[in-house]
Amino acid sequence: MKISGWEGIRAEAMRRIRSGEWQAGAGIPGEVDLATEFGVARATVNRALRELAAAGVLERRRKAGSRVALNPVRKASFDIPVTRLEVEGRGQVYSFDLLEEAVALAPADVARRLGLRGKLLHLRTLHRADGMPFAYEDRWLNPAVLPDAVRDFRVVSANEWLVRHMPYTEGDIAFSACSAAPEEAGWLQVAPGAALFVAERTTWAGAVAITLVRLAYAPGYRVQSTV
Amino acid sequence: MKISGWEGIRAEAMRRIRSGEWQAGAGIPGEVDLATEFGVARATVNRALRELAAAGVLERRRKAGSRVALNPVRKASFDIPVTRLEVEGRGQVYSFDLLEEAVALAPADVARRLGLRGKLLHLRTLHRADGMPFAYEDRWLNPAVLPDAVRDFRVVSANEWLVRHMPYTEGDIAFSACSAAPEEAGWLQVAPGAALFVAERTTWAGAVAITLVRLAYAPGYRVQSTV
DNA sequence: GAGTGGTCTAGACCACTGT
DNA sequence: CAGTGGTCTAGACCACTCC
Repeated sequence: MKISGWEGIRAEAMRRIRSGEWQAGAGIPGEVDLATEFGVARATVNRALRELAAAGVLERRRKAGSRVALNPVRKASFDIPVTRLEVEGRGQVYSFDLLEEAVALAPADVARRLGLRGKLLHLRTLHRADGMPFAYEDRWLNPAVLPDAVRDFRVVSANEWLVRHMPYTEGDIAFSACSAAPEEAGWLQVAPGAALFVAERTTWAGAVAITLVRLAYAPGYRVQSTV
Repeated sequence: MKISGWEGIRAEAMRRIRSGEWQAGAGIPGEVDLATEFGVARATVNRALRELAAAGVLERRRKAGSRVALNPVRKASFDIPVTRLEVEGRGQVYSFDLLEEAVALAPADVARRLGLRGKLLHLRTLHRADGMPFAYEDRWLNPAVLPDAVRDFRVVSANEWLVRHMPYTEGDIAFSACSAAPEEAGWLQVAPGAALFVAERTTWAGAVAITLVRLAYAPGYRVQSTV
């Protein structure tokens, strides 16, 4: 096995960590030493070690040097696609029903989490895969961010409209499990109380809240990733 | 707002994308042009654009140039800590009970997913936070990877032992929701059929399977991340 | 204060891929 | 074949932080 390029150096570093040559919690040689050892420029070593630090394998501090992380925190990265693509990615046909489109006072917790007062646009949508219920979506939208003309989400789902017209916003996402409320259960065609996988997202464009959405998935849904 | 350093260039690129100056699906100027425009070296532009590509915002191909991604796939990154640290991170006291430690024939699906035949070590553990049930763990371990001496997981949980002694393995993880089976329900002190958040992991060291673990969390558990 | 990582530069060659 | 991104180099300065 030849060591060349920053990926080679990253691989060699991983080998040394796994083999115990570099002990967890202990320091490793500095970038200059490693560059000399591998016969490369320091920038190349830097690139390799920086990637390992981003992955949580190394902890790096100026002056203190690099250490093998003592409490390895594995980072799992998930792709969060648009629901339509998620369905189509399984080779199924996507469709959706707009169940409700209303302007209403948001519940207190929704208003608080979005930092908004007054009336919001409330959308409830059923996403389908091959005609079968796939996910039940409950969404609150800040009407201030919508052009008045585009308040008809019967043709393009809100999900998709937002991705197209307000791309690359910030936000957070949380996964949890929840017992199906009677209404959800009806739309998803499961027994009330069934275990549902739930994803909740809030979305921001800078300081202005855009949307809060709760997606309850039909049974069998999994979010998967390699670590 | 001054544009300097690769982070400044990344921010400026994001601004142009959000403002529509760089249209989704359309190409953006090449690295050389941008370097000239911003008055920096090409490597600096490269660093900025490379990070955006890693985040799924740009698609880059040699010769074809860089494009704003047409179907923005948001990537969410989650930290997967050891259960003990997860509990302690909430300011609670961690403890665990080893419910079962046995050598047994693995069910067919477990054996298949690990690619192993014969008897495996089977551990069932209840993780507690402040004495209350936190998560119920069902784990199958490849005995071949364990030193004979260390098959007592009553003192150190298997979870933790593996992280300490077999660090930085590969694997995959999946999240889903599941109705509590009677036994799980008993240990977690919930009603049978309650909705549980479930994480399943398989772990490998190269081609050799190490462990398959299923963690069912007590109600209220959430996995959270910023996007 | 001094040592380490973080970043930048100017230049170069290479790898891939569209034409 | 030619244009673009991917990577590497040798050197430099800076920022942070431990001593």
